[in-house]
Amino acid sequence: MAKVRWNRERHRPNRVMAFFIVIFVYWRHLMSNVSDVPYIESELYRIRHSAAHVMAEAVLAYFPEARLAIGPPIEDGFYYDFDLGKDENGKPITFSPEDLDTIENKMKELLKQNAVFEQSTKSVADALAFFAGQPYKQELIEELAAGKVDENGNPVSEAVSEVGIYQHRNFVDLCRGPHVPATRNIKANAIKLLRSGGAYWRGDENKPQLQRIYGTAWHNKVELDAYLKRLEEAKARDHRRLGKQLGLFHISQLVGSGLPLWLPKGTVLRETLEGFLRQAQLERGYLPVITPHIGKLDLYITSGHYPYYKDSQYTPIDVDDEKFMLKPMNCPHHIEIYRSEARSYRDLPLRLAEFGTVYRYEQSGELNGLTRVRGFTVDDSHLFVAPDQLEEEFIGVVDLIQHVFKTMGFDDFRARLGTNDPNSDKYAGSPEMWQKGIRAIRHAADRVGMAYTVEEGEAAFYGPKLDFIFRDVLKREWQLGTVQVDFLLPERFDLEYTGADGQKHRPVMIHRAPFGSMERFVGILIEHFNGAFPLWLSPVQAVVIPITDRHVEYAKQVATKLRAAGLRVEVDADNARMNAKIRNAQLQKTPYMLVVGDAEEENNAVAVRTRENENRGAMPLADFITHATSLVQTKAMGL
RNA sequence: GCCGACGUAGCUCAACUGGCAGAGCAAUGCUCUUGUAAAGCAUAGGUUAUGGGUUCGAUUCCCAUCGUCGGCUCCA
Repeated sequence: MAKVRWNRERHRPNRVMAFFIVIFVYWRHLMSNVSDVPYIESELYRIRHSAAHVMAEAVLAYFPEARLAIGPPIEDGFYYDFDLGKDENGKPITFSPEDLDTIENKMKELLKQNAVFEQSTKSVADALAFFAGQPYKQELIEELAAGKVDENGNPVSEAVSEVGIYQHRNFVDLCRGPHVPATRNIKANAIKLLRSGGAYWRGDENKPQLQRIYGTAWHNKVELDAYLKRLEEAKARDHRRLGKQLGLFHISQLVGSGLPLWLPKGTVLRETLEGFLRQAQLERGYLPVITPHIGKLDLYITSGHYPYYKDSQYTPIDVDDEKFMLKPMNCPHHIEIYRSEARSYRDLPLRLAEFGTVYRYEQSGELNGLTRVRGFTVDDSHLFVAPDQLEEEFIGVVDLIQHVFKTMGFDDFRARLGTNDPNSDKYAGSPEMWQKGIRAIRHAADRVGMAYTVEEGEAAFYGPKLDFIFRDVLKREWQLGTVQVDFLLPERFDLEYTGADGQKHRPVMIHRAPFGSMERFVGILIEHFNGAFPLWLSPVQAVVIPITDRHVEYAKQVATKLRAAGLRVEVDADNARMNAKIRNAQLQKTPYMLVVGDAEEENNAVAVRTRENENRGAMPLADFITHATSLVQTKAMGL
């Protein structure tokens, strides 16, 4: 199933892949009324697969020495990987942007000459001989013959003796199809090459780096144009762009990459979110704690973080004769709070919560605005529970996360159970622990009737987890909230409590974060709402606009009253015309513009305009305050 | 980290093959006192990311470093 195959990519917070997802899902939505065939069986899939072949044919016209790797259809298009060899200096030959234009034009020319896609098979031996000089194809054939993995790295059920071949004109490729009948089934004006870039053979950074070209292909030009327009729209709501325009955050080169500075407006937004969660946690019996940003290296050696994640932690800091780490996680610190006194079963469940800032080394090429940073704040909590409380507490956390998501207006989300990969050494603890954790999560999810998918290899190193994956208005998926069950750290730190029986018992830990990280969450919020946040989250909820200088005094009085009612207000007293002030407020996506002139001043009123271009006319100030404060209180989405 | 593109005023962008670095917006000052998406005039703003090199002369060509963007890889 295509759905499964692309799953890994779906969860990467990667912009371009996200775009692929957008279109794929949008397309499926469009087509859902027409037919329910899976993507892999659809005509669009065949068009894209065939377009990849034609692209390879076009590349060979200009780079006859190119060696072909793989060229599959993907969510909204296709790609093909090539090894173009090296130049005289020994540097890999790459595609220039001009090359893409040339190749695209060649493709269009080739598409117009109608060529039939013909399928055949070759024995493994014949195929190896035929693809002599194509080492990547040979490797694929050998792996198929050995019954290992197919071209997408998926396990093959059994060894094959024959491989599929597709040919059109002189272009022959190892391929199991399916394809469109002939090149005329691909419209030349419905394809476009989008970008090129390096890509490791088989996705392995220890293997050669190939040159990948991404393209997109659709049934017709209308669909292509709609897709390109969608890409533009997504670009316009990029949180990095909006963050700058709306004055939410700034990344200074002098402070450092991946270390965002929160500007006043961004801080108001973030603190509002934090305040909301603090309140929700207070109601659920969480206890606040605060811990420092560094801790001794030994702490992380004890916890096991250091050996497992050495590569993504900063080098220890030498202080006197000891080494300290910038904390990569909050749990060890919270564990030390648990251990600060003798615990009894009466203390449990103990729910310690902190907006804890952590630092992780991310490779420079991975940084991205607020969604991928090197220092970020987790809305963290660790629940220390007795084994028989585990399920109940887990359900409580799931309930909290659902509450948070629903309040944000996030209706479209799903859950994913991440389990360990038994073949990987990435995971600590005994198989029994893992089974116990997974069983507890499944049981809890079943009890609350929560559907989830299971993905092997998506667990934390210390235990299985349930992730909440949110789909934004552009239908992109983001992993946000997470709940993790942990039997390991309590053991590593030898945690215990005295039970009613007077004996020592070991607690279980639950790690959880509804937002995930404040940085990423705000980044996603910006894009989801396109910067037009619900009133309760808007950094500036209303701007008072005096029509002339003589109305500034009244405008200030209005602002004072609004502030007294708890609203965030600005007065635009600039020497500018009202129209310009309205325009500015619109561009800042300020929810309400309150225009005040002679008429309003006389009647103690404000003329209400919304960012939705709705002019509601004059209204008594008291009425506006009642209206706005009630919307804030209920965290309403509308204005 | 790897491959590629790029880095000019606070922001968005110009400057043909090397020949005195420019515009709009924003900022500041003045005039206008305005009724629902941009009033007018003026002023100021730059070691063209940083450091080397080639050249009579470098924003432009070359090298290195840093950073941004797009891919890849990674992501507790």
